[in-house]
Amino acid sequence: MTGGSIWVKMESRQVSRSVGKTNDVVDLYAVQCCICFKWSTVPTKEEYETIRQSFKEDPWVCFKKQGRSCDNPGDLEYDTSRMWIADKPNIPKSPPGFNRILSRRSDFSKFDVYYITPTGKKLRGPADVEKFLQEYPRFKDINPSDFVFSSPKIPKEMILGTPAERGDCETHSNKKLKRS
DNA sequence: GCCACCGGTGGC
DNA sequence: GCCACCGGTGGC
Repeated sequence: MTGGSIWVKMESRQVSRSVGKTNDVVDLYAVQCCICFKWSTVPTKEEYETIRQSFKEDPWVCFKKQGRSCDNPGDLEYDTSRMWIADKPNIPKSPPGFNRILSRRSDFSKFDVYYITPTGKKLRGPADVEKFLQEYPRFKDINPSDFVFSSPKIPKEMILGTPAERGDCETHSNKKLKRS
């Protein structure tokens, strides 16, 4: 199975952060079965990153979830009630204690990726990573390539707030999106 | 002074 | 043309 035909997806929603400000938080992780295209939720970010890191070689299938097969209904269906982001496959797991964050631009144009370190510092790119790993010898064994700053794309229908054209969906993910 | 946020651009 | 990366800065 080659990568790219099925994407790991995650969901975010807008929450009020302070007066006049909003921020997206990912509140649900989901993966799509490469056989039946149904969605399974993934309970934790940790587990999600584990699936994601080898998604191309080892795509998701329903029976990986205990007691589940493609004959069962999925956990949820894709819709525009929340924002779905097609994540990139095969991103290394965040090093222990580091937290990979997606920050959406207010114009919905793109996400910025950054990592929060165990010390609370924010790393915005490879230059920050290198500086940080040098500054703290206890992290010197961490491979800088474990930090990946490439950002997921925001699906067009999420920007416009309108249903995706079927052609778009198939172009991007080789599947049909079910809409209720 | 910090940092969240955005714009620009170099490399592909 | 895209996008990963980084510089700049406005608002606090």
